[in-house]
Amino acid sequence: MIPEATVARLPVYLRALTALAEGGIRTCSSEDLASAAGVNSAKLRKDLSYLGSYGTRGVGYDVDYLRYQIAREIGVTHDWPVVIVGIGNLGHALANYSGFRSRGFRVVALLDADLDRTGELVAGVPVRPFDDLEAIASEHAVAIGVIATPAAAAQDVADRMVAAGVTSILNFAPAVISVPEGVDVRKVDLSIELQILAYHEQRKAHETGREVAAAIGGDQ
Amino acid sequence: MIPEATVARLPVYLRALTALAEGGIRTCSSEDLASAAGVNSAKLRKDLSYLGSYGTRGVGYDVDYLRYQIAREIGVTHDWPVVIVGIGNLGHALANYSGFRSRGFRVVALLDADLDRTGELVAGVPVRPFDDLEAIASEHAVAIGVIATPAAAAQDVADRMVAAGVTSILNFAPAVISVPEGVDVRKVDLSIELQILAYHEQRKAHETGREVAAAIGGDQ
DNA sequence: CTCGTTTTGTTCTCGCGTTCACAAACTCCT
DNA sequence: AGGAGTTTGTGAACGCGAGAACAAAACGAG
Ligand SMILES: NC(=O)c1ccc[n+]([C@@H]2O[C@H](COP(=O)([O-])OP(=O)(O)OC[C@H]3O[C@@H](n4cnc5c(N)ncnc54)[C@H](O)[C@@H]3O)[C@@H](O)[C@H]2O)c1
Ligand SMILES: NC(=O)c1ccc[n+]([C@@H]2O[C@H](COP(=O)([O-])OP(=O)(O)OC[C@H]3O[C@@H](n4cnc5c(N)ncnc54)[C@H](O)[C@@H]3O)[C@@H](O)[C@H]2O)c1
Repeated sequence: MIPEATVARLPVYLRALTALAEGGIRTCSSEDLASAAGVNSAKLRKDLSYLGSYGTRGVGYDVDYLRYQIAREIGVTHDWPVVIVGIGNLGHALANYSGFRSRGFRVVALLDADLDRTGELVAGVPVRPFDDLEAIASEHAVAIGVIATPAAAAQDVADRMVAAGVTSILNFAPAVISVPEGVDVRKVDLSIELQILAYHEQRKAHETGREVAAAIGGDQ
Repeated sequence: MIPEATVARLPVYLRALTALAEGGIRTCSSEDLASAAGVNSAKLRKDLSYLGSYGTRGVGYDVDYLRYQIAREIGVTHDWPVVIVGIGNLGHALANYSGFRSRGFRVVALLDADLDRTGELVAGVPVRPFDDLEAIASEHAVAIGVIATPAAAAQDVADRMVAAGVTSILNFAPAVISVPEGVDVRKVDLSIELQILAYHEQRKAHETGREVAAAIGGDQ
C-alpha cells in the first residue's frame, strides 16, 4: 500500500517531529519539516499524502497530531519486544543503547552461545544461553530479532529465530542470510558503507588528479 | 559513471568472492556468485558489465581476478585512514571491530571530547582529545570520518571534520547533518531499521487478523 | 573443422520513485 | 464579505533500476 521508499523515510520524519516538539514548536509547514528531515518538501508532502490528509492548507501540520499519525502507521504506539543474539562488542553497545526504549522497542533478552557470559548483566538485563531462545520468544511473543554474532553463525541463528516464531530480523553480521517467505530481513553493514564512501572518495581523488594534471599539462 | 545502486552492491560481491576464494573455489558462474551474494544473476552480470568484461563466456569468472578488479574499482586495494569520534558504547565496539582492518580501512585515531577518556587504550589505539582532530587529519591525510557521538554533537563534529579536510562521513548519530557540496555523508540508523521492520510486522499482524476475522465472520 | 552446450554481455521493456507545477483550500486583513 | 497571500495535496513528466530475453562468444566432443 505505502511505497517502500516512503516507509523508509517515515521514521526520519518521526524523529524530526519529535525534535521540533521538544523545541516547543506546535505547528510546521512541509518546508520546515522537510528541511529538518533533510528531504525535498514535495517528496515529504507526497509521502505524507499516502497516510491521509493530516495537514491544513495555508497553515501546515500540527506537530503532535502528525507525530501520532506517523507513529500509528509505523506501529510504534506500543513497544515491540526484541531479542539480541551475540553479546560481544557490538551486542554490548546495542544492549546499552537508550534509543531502543525511547523509540518503541524493549529488549526482553540477551542471548549468547558462550556459556561463560551467562548471568552477566548488561544494562540491567542478564545474558542467557542461546538455547533459551524458544522459551523466551514464545513467552514474550517476540517478533523481532537482532543478530550480532560472527558471520559464520548468522545463518544458524536466523534459522533458530525463524523456528522460534521471529518474523523480522535485523542482521549486523556481514553475511547473506536466507529465510522463508514472510520473514523480513534487513542488514546493517559497516564495511559496505565505508567501501561505498571509499569508492566516491577515490573518484574525487581521480577528479582532482585529472584537474591538476590538466592544469599542469595544459589541454590534452 | 557506475550507477549508485551498483556501487552499493559491489562490496557485497567482493565479500561473496572472498568467501568463495576461502572455500578454495577458483572459478564461478554468475549464477554461483549471484546466489552467494543474494541477488539475481541478471542483475549481477549487468553490474559487472559496468566495470568491463572480466568473465569468459561459457566458463564464468576467475574468482581472484574478479575480486581484484572489484577491489580496484571500489578503491580498497590500499588502506584508507579513518578517525572515529565519540568513544562511548558504540565507539568502543567500532574500535574493536576487526572487519575494519580486513576490508581496507585503518583506524588512525580515536577521539572523544570527554578528557577523562584521554589515554585509554581501545584495541591498542589510545583515545585522544577531540581537539587533536586537525593535527591528526592533516598528518595522516584522513579523508573518512566516523561519528559515534550523541545526536546533539553530530553537526558540530561534522563541521570540524569538514574543516579538517574530511570529505566522507559515516554518521551513526540519529541526526540529519548538513555538509558542503563535495562531502559525502552516509548514515546508519538502528532505530530506523527497527521501525521499518515494525511497520511490516504490524502489517503482517493486520493481515492475519483480517484472515482470522474473515474465517470467523465468513464472507464479508 | 563443425556442431551442440554453456554462459556471458547487452538490449529492451516495465514499473517505481522523484520532482515539478498547479489547482484547491484555508487564513487573515481590510 | 471579499481578496490577497500561504500552503497542502496530487496529476503528470521524467529518469533510473530491475528483470526477462537473446545474441555473441568460448569450449569440448566427435
Ligand atoms: N564490533 C563492531 O563494531 C561491528 C561493526 C559492524 C559489524 N559487526 C559484526 O557484528 C558481529 C558481532 O561483532 P562483535 O565485534 O560483537 O563480535 P564478538 O566476537 O565480540 O561477539 C560475537 C558474540 O557472538 C557470540 N556467538 C558466537 N556464535 C554464536 C551463536 N551461534 N549463537 C549465539 N551467540 C554466538 C559469541 O560468544 C560472542 O559473544 C560480527 O559479525 C561483526 O562482523 C561488528
Ligand atoms: N550504542 C548503540 O548501540 C547505538 C546504536 C545506534 C546508534 N547509536 C548512536 O550512536 C551514538 C553514540 O552512542 P553511544 O551509545 O556510544 O553513546 P555514549 O554516550 O556511550 O557515547 C558518546 C561518546 O561521545 C562523546 N562525545 C560527546 N560529545 C562529543 C563531542 N562534541 N565531540 C567528541 N566526542 C563527544 C562522549 O564523551 C561519549 O564518550 C549516539 O548518537 C547513539 O544514538 C548508538
